[in-house]
Amino acid sequence: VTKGEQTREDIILKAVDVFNTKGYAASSISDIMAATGLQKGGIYNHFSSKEELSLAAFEHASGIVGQRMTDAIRSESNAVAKLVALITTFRMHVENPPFRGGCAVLNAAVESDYANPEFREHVCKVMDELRSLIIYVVNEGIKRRQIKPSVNSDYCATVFIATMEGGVMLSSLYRDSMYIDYSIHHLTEYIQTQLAL
Amino acid sequence: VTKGEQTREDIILKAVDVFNTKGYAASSISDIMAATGLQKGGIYNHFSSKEELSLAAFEHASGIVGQRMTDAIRSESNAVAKLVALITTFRMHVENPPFRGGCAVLNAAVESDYANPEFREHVCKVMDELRSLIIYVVNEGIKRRQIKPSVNSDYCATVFIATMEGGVMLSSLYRDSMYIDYSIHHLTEYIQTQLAL
Amino acid sequence: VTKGEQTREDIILKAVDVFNTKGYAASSISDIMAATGLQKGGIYNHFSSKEELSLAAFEHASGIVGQRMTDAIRSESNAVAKLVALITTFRMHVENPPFRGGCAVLNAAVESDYANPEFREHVCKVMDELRSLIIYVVNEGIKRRQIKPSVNSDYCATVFIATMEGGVMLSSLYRDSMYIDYSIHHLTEYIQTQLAL
Amino acid sequence: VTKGEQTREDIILKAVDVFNTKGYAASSISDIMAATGLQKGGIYNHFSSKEELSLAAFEHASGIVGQRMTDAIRSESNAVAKLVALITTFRMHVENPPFRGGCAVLNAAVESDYANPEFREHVCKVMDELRSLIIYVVNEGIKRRQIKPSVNSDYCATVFIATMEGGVMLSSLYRDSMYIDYSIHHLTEYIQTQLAL
DNA sequence: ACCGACGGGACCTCCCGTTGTT
DNA sequence: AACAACGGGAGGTCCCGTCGGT
Repeated sequence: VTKGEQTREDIILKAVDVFNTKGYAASSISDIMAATGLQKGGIYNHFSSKEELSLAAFEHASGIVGQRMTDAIRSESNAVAKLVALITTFRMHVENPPFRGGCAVLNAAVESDYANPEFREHVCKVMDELRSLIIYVVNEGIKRRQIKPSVNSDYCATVFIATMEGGVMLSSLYRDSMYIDYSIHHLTEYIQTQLAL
Repeated sequence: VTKGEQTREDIILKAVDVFNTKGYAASSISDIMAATGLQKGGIYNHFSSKEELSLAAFEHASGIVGQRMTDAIRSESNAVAKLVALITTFRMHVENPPFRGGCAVLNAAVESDYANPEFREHVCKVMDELRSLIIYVVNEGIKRRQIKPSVNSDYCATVFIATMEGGVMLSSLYRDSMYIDYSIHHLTEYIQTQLAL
Repeated sequence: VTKGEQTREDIILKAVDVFNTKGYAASSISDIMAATGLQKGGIYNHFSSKEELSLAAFEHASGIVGQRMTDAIRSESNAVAKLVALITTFRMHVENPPFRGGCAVLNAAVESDYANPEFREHVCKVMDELRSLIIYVVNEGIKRRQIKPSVNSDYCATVFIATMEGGVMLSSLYRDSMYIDYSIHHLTEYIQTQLAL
Repeated sequence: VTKGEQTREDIILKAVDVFNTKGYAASSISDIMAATGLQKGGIYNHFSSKEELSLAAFEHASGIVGQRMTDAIRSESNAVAKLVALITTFRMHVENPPFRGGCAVLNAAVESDYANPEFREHVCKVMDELRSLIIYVVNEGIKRRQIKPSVNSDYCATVFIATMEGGVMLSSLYRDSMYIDYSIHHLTEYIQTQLAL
């Protein structure tokens, strides 16, 4: 690992916090300078534009979200348990966040949806991956007779992500983990009463 | 209605579109000038700062959201029907939006939560009102023996808003009303199976 | 004449000096600010970019060059005298310049030829006009039997402009009007011995 | 020849193209990096500043111009033929250029005349050498009774260089060798009718 | 009530040159 | 001898808000 790669990683780590807290448009390179302790020349040596840094920061942040979901799935063997574990990871964005500012995917989705087509493409790709994770777990659960065969996995993924991201939004807004907990509770009940065999 | 008041209203209407599409921080007064056809002096005659205009635009937009929910509630007499009607109003942010850019409350919540304390206060107040609407309907439904007495109205309001706003987020991101429809379907089933007496 | 138009004209006048002295690429908006006494906002209110200001300055400067040539032609009635008067106007770029920095057309031509295609187009157009002036005078002179009918007006225009601009270049470089005087003398002799009937 | 000297030569060769095409002020070290394939450190190892590199590039380019003129003179024995050959070398800046961007001496003269006193000094020195070449040929021709004794060699040098550089300017601007050809034709006629014995 | 003109500053980008390292 | 990393700052553009005029 060269020094440059180390610095690049460090910039990304700090940038994730800044961008996810203030928003991409509202964050300035000066903010990144202050967060990293580097001067402009030192930052632009690693990223050719604010946009490129934004994307790198988003990829990093969304990678963490996806990684935690993947880890949660792997920690359980039963599909129902996997789904519960998966949902629970969303609590971390409030209780034990890997970075400040709430869920990076939610933030990026809301900021880019009608404003930044290119960024939106990246968010769509990440959201597709998150949805795919849930869809996969549900389908595997159906195969293994752990989840009802009538369940629509696409529908499930939508309901899960919508409810969780909505809960994160409320808890981020109110600074109160009650909202995400309610969302988790609701989905957990839904899983056990409607999905589980 | 004087000409000045008319102009003020017109500015707000155009500003709602601009702010809700691009975001508050990313929108400039130049954008508002272009949208209204007014010069800077014409705008600052009615609003002392971009922040004041932002707030006025948000109040206007969130007022529409609240109004439609209130109207939906009034259109029905049974609490269960009220809840279903209320939920359905969220589809308008995708199918028949009163302004561009998705749900103004969601957008403002996500943009302000960790970035703009003052704005966040306003969003909290609006969100409180939306939640109060649902809480009121649920509590009234319990009183009138239309909804199970064991139901926690606060919990309900959270689940409803989280799921709906999450669905709006997904549909805004993907530009596909399927996601909000799935959310509506899920909550409708939830209402009928878990809440209704 | 509004105040804005007055300011715009003033900016152009000052910008002509700056650009023609330092070159377009080497001149900064700060230079224009210092020359005009205006701040950036005051300048960008009249020109949307440095490029637009550059073009306006060039058009103004080249307009003066063309105007003086046109005036010289009008001051004489005989074609031979017109040509001599026309050539003599080039001395002003050294002796009595309307702006600092030498001949604006020469400077712009040399700076833009292989570097700035769009600017080059404008310079070509101006150079075409200067050449057309000479061509016209020669052709009229032939018609009126003041100039030999065998003379190629296109060739003449080229030789005139090449020699004069080359002389201006040398005098500008050496800060010595001797060079432009030699060029004028050479062309005057050429006119009287080769062109005049 | 060490590797370092080889690299230095290579940098100069590439720099001549860049500087002569874009201009000295408008060219950046990044441009030189791109042209040479070297990093910044590799360039600053051989030149202490952009200015030093600019001068080295100019000296190299103007050396080629002077060399070709010297070669042309040597290729002929008669002074009149020397002058014709000398003039013809200017066509190479359009037809068969040793580097891109037109005549380096003309470009440097126009860019530096009122903007860069130090650079201007160097251009003056080079221009003096070019003029001296012509003056020498004319004076020798007078001695050897090949050129009229009444001819002013200083005047001749001015007319030659002015006309040729003006022609190069026009051909560079219009991307058409016609203009330099006209200039050559004019001077050739001038030599044969006015100078030759 | 609205326009036009301007100040002053923030922002992104790029640039020159230095230093440590290989 | 060359690269990689960085500092510090200039440059062009845009932005917010003010003020005089109309």
